[in-house]
Amino acid sequence: MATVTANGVQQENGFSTTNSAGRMNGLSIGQNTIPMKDHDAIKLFIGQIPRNLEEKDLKPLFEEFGKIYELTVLKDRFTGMHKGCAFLTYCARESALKAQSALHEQKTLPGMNRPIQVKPADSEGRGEDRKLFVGMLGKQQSEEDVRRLFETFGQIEECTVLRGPDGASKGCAFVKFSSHAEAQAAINSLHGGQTMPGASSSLVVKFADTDKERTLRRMHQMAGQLGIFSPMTIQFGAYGAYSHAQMMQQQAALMAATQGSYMNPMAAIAAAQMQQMAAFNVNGLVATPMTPSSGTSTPPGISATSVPSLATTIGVNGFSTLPQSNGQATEHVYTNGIHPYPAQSPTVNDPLQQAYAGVQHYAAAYPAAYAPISQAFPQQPTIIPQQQREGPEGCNLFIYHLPQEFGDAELMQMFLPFGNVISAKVFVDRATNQSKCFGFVSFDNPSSAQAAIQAMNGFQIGMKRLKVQLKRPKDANRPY
DNA sequence: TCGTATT
Repeated sequence: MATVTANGVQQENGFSTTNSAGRMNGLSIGQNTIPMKDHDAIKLFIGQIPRNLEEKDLKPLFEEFGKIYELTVLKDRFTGMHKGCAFLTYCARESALKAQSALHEQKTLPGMNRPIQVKPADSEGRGEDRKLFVGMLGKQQSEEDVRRLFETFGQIEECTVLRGPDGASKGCAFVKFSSHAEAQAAINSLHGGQTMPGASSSLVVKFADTDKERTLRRMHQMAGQLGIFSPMTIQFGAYGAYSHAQMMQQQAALMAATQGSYMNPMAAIAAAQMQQMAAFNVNGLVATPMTPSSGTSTPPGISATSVPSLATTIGVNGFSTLPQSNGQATEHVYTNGIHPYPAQSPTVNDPLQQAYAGVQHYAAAYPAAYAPISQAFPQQPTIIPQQQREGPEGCNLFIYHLPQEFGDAELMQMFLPFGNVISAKVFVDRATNQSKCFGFVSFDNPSSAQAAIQAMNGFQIGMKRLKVQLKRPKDANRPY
């Protein structure tokens, strides 16, 4: 890689420079110094930065720990919106370590609720590029045995044999070298080369999974379980095109849909989508009466009589449950009441599968309505993922007891009917990618927020009831 | 259980 100098001459990196051991990082040519960084420099992630601070404002704070090689505030690539975080690379590795220990969680920038974050960026990896997974070890091989096997390839920083609760070896281990090259050398020499006593096949030596790979694997597993890769995903995207009135109907449907004791929340929304088709019916596309249910409780603020045609309880599988006069729900029909639909095989128990089956059925009946957005609304601009945004005071809701499966999109779906949702954010544990079951929804006006509280606070989904309240103002509990 | 943001 070459560096263009101040006078336009190209120079190879790395000559006539000093590094962290030296005094100065830079390539000096006459009066000009081209900033250079250590080869083992650490890129730091800086979090909890007020959004009104730019590079020039942040520079002084960080410069006291050393010369800065690069400092970049993260901006949304489309909107240019400040993301509240930055990347920082010092010329010297040592400066990064100093800054991290001096600043990380140590002070809170003005206007922030939480202390500043200063830690190696995700891109720096967690040593995974020099960490090996070793499989097909003998069950009796100890850490020491594994060390002996690998020590000829370099410096071992960490060596762990995986064991079950009883302490018995699982026949695999992690070995972390001090460099990627050492790890690679071990792979080249050891992988597949010998079979350990008691092992069923030859030794496996490979790089350990990265976090990303683990996450992807988890997502694939979950997607398989939840059936996420379905037309439903596309359909969610089409919502912007619906009228507010339609959404109100849809919402009423959603509420009716989720009143049952347990319902998979994804299926709840799926059911609501089907109810929405019923809403189309009401709007005159297809004239078909809805069948009202009896004795169904309704969410606070929504009376059954206000949405008579939609006051239908939907069962766990996306069928509507129609209590008969004897009070026993024994008959299932699809919720639009239009098309009789053959009962599913009893072996199909996944509610989502069944809900999707229903949607696909509709898709066949109304191809335009269920076409991917790019086909149905070719003029629509690309939907830009929304940054988390706060609305004005009184417009921001805190929602707790969300179903584990709810993501930003489902949260938004749930609150769209009450007004313009400018942001819907479910908090996710970054380590596990699991929802923390709470989130925020921001509207552009207080009455939408109030309507949402009225309708959705206490709303039962599964075994839990949503808690929907105004978000605490940022300055609450602050004396000054 | 109160805005988490990773080019």
